[in-house]
Amino acid sequence: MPELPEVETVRRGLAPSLEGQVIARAELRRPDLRWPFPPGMADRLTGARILQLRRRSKYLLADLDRAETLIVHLGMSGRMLLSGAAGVLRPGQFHHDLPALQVHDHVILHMASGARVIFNDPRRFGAMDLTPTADLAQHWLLARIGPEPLGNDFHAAYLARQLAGRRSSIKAALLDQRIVAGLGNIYVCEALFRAGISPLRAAGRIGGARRERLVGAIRATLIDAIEAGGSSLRDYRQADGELGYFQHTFGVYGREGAPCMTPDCAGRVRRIVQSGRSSFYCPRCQR
DNA sequence: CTCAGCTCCTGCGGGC
DNA sequence: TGCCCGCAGGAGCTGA
Repeated sequence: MPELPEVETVRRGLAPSLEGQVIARAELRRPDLRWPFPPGMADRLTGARILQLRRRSKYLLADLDRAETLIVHLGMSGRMLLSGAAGVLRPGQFHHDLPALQVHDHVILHMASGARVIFNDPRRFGAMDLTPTADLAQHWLLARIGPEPLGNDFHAAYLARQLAGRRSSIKAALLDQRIVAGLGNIYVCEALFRAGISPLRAAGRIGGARRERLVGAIRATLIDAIEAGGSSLRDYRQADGELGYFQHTFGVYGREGAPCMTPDCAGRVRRIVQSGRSSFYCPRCQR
């Protein structure tokens, strides 16, 4: 599922077709995703103009001209697909000639421009909510999320404070959205590989120099992934249906048994399970 | 507070 | 071919 780079890629793909545009009709094809939609969501969206499409952690935030913000989370399997927009139409395809809806197309935003944004999510771990823009930071889903890893508030001194005394693994700590926002299983594995730190290491037992290296590794991994349009495993796609290609760059994720990519390292990638989730790492160059 | 485990849901690939 | 099992990019909740 989408982690920060995938959500950022979706945001960038949707923004040109959504920002400044009016939602002519919001079509809810079921009453809920992970949680019930808020009361009157379809009516509250209908006729609203989207001022700006932002991202916070793995959430997409669409600020509306009615002082409300639409919060969208893609969960494990959520997608936002754009069709019927200028630039997305294939030759010979017209606005009235849109692809048929699929089984798990749960919400459709019909834009006044003729573009259509389809939220598709087979597993329905995704979520949508609408809240006053002024209260956004206090929203229960967003209030306790840590700093953006690509922002100024995420640095070695901050990480030192957060990890101090923690006995759980660094893998678990980096997956904890309260410590740092937006990382998921793939990018934690990849960042730890890049930093040469074992996912098993106790979070509170990483030295200062290595913590600095970790901050740099997290940033670099995310920047490279965004540059590549995210990772397309299984069915993740960008808003225009294109595939990201960062998965071809994975050092360890999904590479169990394969040789380590570090030059001159004779190690092989191992898969272990930590708090119910796969961790991939090279036992030889990650300590 | 911290931490591990469970839970929600569907789909896919591998082994028999 | 068909069935069963394990696994999947998240994260809130529970209980120790």
